Amino acid sequence: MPELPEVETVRAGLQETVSGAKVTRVEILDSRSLRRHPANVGDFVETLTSRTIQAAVRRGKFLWLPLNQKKSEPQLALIGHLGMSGQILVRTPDYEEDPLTRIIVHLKAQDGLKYQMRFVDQRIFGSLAIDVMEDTEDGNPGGFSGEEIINSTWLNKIPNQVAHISRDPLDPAFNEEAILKLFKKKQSGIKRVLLDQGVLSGIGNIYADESLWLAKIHYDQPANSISRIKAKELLAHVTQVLAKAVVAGGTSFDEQYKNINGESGYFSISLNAYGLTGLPCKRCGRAIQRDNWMNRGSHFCPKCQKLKAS
DNA sequence: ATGGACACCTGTGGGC
DNA sequence: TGCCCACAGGTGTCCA
Repeated sequence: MPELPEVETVRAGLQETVSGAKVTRVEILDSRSLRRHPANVGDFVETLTSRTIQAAVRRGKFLWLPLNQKKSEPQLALIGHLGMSGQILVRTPDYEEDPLTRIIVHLKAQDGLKYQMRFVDQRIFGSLAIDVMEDTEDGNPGGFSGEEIINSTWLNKIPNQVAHISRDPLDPAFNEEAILKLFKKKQSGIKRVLLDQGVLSGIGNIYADESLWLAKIHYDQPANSISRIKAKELLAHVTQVLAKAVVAGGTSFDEQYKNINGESGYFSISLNAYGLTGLPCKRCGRAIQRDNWMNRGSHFCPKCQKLKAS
């Protein structure tokens, strides 16, 4: 999937184009893309139709569009997760069909112009859903939404199905101390911990491998065996890699990953480990190794990233 | 708690 | 050309 930077690119685009727009019609072309919706397809269509989108908010790899609230109803949001291959495209109605479109949300913007927000997804691991928002546990904003709307009151709420996702490193309320303490309690390998969205969110396989390469840590190094200094260094690399990729518009290094206009971003962040199996490590020259790990791949330099006895 | 397997899906590219 | 296998950036659940 898109990891945090790709999702943030989509969020920023949606904030710009669809906030304030009203839903005029909803087309479900493949109901499997509503997997995460708690009720049935009819409920999704009925609830969403005629609503106005308030903004675009994100936490980790989840994004959501708070909807206007009707009296005597809880605050609702349209939640999107892109899974491994999802895209959200905003098109004019006459724009050519996008292959693999699963859901079309027809919109009328405040200026009267019509748009279609198209949810495109090859593998259908992603989905749209509508869910209730609840107050955040700590009263801090529920997600990162860019400076422009960070003070809005509804940011003190988070959708139910995102509540178990921890804050990401780009969240203004991200608590580094709390993460360092959690590391000390975990004997799992550090990469497993980095990918645990309940510990900190937004990191996927690419940025985990890249951050660990930068910090020279083996993916299976028990989290609690890493010194505080070294762990802080790792988190700094994580934050920096994510932030750089956000600026670059996501690491869209193939056709799959696109912004809301369907453009693949320039791949201006060069990778050092991910997908570079067999190529020389840019630090020491040793061939990058790919291990089968957790039903996927882990890329690392066997010389720079040795497993240390603990 | 923790690690592993697997389910959910489609598409692409390499080897034979 | 076709066929089979490996592989793809995620998440959730069930089981030892």
